[in-house]
Amino acid sequence: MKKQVSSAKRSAGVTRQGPEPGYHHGELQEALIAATEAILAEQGAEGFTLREAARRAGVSPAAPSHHFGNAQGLLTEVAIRGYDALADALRAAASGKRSGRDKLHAQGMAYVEFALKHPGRFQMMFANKRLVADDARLRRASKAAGAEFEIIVAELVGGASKPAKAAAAAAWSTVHGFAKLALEEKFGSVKNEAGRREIMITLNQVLNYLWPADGPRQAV
Amino acid sequence: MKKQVSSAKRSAGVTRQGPEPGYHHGELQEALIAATEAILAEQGAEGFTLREAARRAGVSPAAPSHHFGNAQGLLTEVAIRGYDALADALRAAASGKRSGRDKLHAQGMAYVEFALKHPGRFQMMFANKRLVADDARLRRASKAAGAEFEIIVAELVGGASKPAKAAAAAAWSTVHGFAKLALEEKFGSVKNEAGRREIMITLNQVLNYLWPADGPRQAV
DNA sequence: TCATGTAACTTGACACTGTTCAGATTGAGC
DNA sequence: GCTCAATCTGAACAGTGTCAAGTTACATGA
Repeated sequence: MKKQVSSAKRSAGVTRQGPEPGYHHGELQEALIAATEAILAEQGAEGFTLREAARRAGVSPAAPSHHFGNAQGLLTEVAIRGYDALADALRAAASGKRSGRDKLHAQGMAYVEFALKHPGRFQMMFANKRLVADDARLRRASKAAGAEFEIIVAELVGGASKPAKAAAAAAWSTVHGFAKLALEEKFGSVKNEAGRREIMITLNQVLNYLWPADGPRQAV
Repeated sequence: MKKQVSSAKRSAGVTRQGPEPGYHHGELQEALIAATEAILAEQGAEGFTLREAARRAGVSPAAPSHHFGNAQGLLTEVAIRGYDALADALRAAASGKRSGRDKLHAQGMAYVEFALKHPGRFQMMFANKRLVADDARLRRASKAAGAEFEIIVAELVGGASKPAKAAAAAAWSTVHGFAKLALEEKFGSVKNEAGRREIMITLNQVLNYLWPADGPRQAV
């Protein structure tokens, strides 16, 4: 009886398509991650609660702790996957372009596009205090995403190590700051498609201003 | 008896130096704002709770609602003052310099210095979902701070309206993104003075790279 | 086939949180 | 001196994350 209620709840959640299990869920980690990503997509970073994630996965509030330790652990896992997805997007954006400047340009657009398309997840990825900040895998994933900029920028400034680092920091800072300010509506509404399109036009101007088309920028 | 306990609590809080009041606090708004800023300074944006602010001001958890409506209202007031302080800092930084490029450079440094000096308050200022995002005074204060960049950038690009806007967005985005990434420790530790100094050096390189000394950047 | 141990999950509790509301208290204006 | 609005308290409510202890399911080995 009780179990039926539990099963009913379970199938109403984010879900699995496998056979109805009994006491054991079977794929609880993945279900919780999926539930978390759904919450972040629907309600943003502030909307996430561990209990709601558990509810969607059809388990008790205490269940997640056995797999992720605590809420930070679950969010860390989600953030890691977010960084992986971001790195993929940056790589994909640059792959089609010829010049280093075009690659950087495309990367910048892809970065902000990612942030606008997954605002909740993006905000969470950079909410250090809600994650296990010193988790080795998280740090690696974050570094890998940042390194995508270094790779491209190295082409621009000629591969010199020190100036390249500063130039990569500049590129990352610019697009990250633009994305953050856009999400906080400093550049107008971001809730409708028209607003987002206008924001991307502004970003295009910003990138053209900082990395003009006429020849690559030299390091100082 | 009960009242003595209440008074003792009150004097242990963030405090007022006036005469011991009875039932009425007298300066509760200011006391709550001061308490909130103290919490943000000590514990960061995530550490704030309305109850803790009330505790420090020596009043019951329900008291703040009579002055600020809810927690968002109180935080909004704090954010407004934060934006005012930021605008002041940006203005002061630019005032001493000659060229437009030097002014912009100084503003950028001041922006990140502000963020590193008051991380909790800074993060809260840009946490739209924890504030009354459509509050008129908040929007005005935020816009005023952003306008400090436009004023300086207009000198650089020659005052042309449309390119100036993009250039101002570029400047704001860069320093804001740098500050955010620095606070999330993407550029190394920010907990000790040595780490912060190194970060400011990196910022200096970033600004020199994007706005080089040899002549003002032209609009596209 | 069956006992046993371990991993997965639930139950119930605890200390918090923000907010609401009725009622007590206060000070200012008439 | 009285009235009344502003101010604040106390108690309650629904919700949160986490923990210890109990329950269930499953694999392993005899």
